Amino acid sequence: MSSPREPLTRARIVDVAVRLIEREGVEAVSMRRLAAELGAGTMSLYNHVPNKAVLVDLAAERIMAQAKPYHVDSDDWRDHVRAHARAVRELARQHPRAFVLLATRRLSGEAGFRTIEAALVNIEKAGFRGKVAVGMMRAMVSYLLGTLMREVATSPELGGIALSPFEGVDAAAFPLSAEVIDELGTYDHDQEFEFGLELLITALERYQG
Amino acid sequence: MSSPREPLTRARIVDVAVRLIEREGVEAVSMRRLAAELGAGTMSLYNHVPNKAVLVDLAAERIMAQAKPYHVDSDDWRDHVRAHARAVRELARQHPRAFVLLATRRLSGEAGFRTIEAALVNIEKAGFRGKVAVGMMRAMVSYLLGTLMREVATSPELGGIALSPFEGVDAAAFPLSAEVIDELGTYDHDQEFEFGLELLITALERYQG
DNA sequence: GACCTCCTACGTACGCCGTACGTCGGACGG
DNA sequence: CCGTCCGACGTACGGCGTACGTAGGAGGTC
Repeated sequence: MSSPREPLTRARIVDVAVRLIEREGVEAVSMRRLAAELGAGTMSLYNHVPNKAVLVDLAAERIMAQAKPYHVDSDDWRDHVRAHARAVRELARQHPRAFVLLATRRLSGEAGFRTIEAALVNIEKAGFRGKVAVGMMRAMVSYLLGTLMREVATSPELGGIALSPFEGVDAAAFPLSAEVIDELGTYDHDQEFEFGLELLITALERYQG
Repeated sequence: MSSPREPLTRARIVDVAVRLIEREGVEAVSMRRLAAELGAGTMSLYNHVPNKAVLVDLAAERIMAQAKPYHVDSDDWRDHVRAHARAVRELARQHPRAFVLLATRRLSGEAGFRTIEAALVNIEKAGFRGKVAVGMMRAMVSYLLGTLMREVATSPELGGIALSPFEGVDAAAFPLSAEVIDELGTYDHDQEFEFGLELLITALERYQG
């Protein structure tokens, strides 16, 4: 394993936790297992972390901090909004198991703030400030959170929110659904994401007080 | 408690599970506790349910089935979309602890389908069908899922995704955020929900192929 | 060097958890 | 009356988070 006499550190513990979360999901994290992976005794962890909940919070924060600022060459605010949204999506796709964790936790720290500021900057370029801008930013966040939950938490083994196969439902009772049943059963996440994104951009474009 | 000799049933078990989830959240559910609440032996539950995961799934389904069809008096598709969205929100607010559960699980069964069909009907009234309609419906679902996650999972004891207080961040580095710092720290969920909803309705209104 | 203080690593133990497995008792058909 | 079957339940195992106590070494003081 790792060198036998590296001293235990909060940083080292969080590190291993993050890796474990990304590999096997939050539910695989246990104090005993982390300790084993660190070659340490279970209770030694408690010298550096008050309890498991805090440890998971720290891991979530660390993951969030990995978000890199996007950049794009364009003067059009729409391109910035697109690039920003895609960057968030990229983060979610790179850490699917961690995303569910982040999504159910209060953002905090600089990393979350960078994202917010970036969104506000883009919305300002679109011509909005203040309260309205905050509302728009939040609508955007909601959409992102929602699609990404759907996209990333959809694989069966992660548990997800997609429609499951339609066995047992009376198709005749749902004529419109029946009409698009193939569409409902398949997912093109790229395209869906972009579609919703353009919808929202349109909404911002056309917004009037 | 309940009458001492009522026979154990899958229905009765799921029922108690649902009530427990709504009262104290999924994490409060344990086989031992359910059994105790039913006045039965722990292992007796396994005669009716293969394991805990399935039991929780069943509970989620049962909760979903409680969704009532909305109704509204109007010929304007916008009013139907609004009413539908508000009905979903109402469900989420009535079962905040259960919502997080539903949000991370595959929908299935008729209940989920009724919601989808209703959404498709409304979108058809707006003049869209087929693939585009499905895309719009999904964007709508994503927005709803996202806002409601933010709204309902935001109370500290449930864990949430709101911004936490801004201690420790360099306000000067985030000028736009600083400008609207009060706005960022407060939430008017009613108004935010409606704002995002109108944004999306606008987007549908103005959509062109 | 001798001693004291303090910090960290760690072992043990308690009360939870999900559930595999075996038993027992009563209902029911012959 | 007997055999079969099924639902209820007790026991037990391996895992969990963590309270608590201890032990050993590092650093400071005389």
